[in-house]
Amino acid sequence: MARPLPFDPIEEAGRQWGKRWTETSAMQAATSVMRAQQIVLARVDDVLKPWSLTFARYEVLVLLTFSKQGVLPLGKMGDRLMLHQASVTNLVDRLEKQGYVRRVPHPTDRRTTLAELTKEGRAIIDDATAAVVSVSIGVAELTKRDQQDLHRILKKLRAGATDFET
Amino acid sequence: MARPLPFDPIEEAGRQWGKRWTETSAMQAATSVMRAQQIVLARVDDVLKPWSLTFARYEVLVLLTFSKQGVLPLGKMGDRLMLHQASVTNLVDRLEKQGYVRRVPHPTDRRTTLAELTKEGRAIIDDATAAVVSVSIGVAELTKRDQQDLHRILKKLRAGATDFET
DNA sequence: GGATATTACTTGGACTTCCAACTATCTGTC
DNA sequence: GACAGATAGTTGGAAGTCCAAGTAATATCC
Repeated sequence: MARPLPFDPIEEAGRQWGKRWTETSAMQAATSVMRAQQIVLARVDDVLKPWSLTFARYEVLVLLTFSKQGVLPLGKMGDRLMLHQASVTNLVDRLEKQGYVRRVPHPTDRRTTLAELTKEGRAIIDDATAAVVSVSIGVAELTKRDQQDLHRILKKLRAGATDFET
Repeated sequence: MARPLPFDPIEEAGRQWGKRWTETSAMQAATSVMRAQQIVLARVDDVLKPWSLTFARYEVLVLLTFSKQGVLPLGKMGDRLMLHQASVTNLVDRLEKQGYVRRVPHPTDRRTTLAELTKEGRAIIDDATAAVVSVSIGVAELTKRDQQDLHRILKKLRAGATDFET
């Protein structure tokens, strides 16, 4: 990361793009999404450092918190977080090494592995969440109205990506 | 990636989140951005496969195209693309191996390295861009109005992240 | 009941991104 | 002019993401 530019690079890219090609607003929308993700990620990762967590691993813990027992099959977590199985394996590996999560065999289906929140994992969630909330989950510049508009617009995008049935 | 869920996971996450914590709409906005980025990236990467390009490397080529001579210092590219220097080094390494770009010494400042578009690189840009445009840069579900709203809202976010001077 | 298909997870490899440390080169000041 | 500080790029390492291939176990179908 460097010093701020004297102009908005995405605005400038739109100007240049438009000279040769079409779909300029789509290009700017797409590029904005890419950059916004980078910003949100950096901000949330930053406030999670006290727990040596990242946004990705934090999301896993939060998801486990949502289930009554704090236990979920890895596959289901991948579905909910929209991550590849391999990514879930990776995240659970790290969380297990950190002691926030434990792998447990499924009682009846021996193919599936369950991730279970440990006492340590459960203990930090509220504090970590307080930190994440304190930076408005990385979108502090947006009004509630903006946040809702963003959610609404991106939902259209997600709906078209087999994320969920409409 | 798996089968679509019977419900929107971000909507469901909002429901659960709201039971314990605040800033639910911020959480949903942030999560939507994360997921949207994943979708856009996958779509664009996919159509760029015929040229063995990724969105990241494609952006480098496009940026070079924007400059008259097809030549830019690596540092400037990092500023424009909002990438770490190390990331630019990595991308240029790969593009150079692919023959789309060449490293050239700066005429007067021996610290800086220039990336120059090769004939091959210049030759493929329009076709690659046609492919990228054909999927509306990954945001096909959005109307032009949606795309503009998205750009407008995310610009607020970016402005707060030292991306550019306001 | 047994062969086939499906599902669940892990492993290894590719790619991108960042940070921190390092080298080389320029700039500015005394 | 020399030395301190800034700037440009590279390297090595950590993280996350994906895909493809592999193993194990369950389901399905005749």
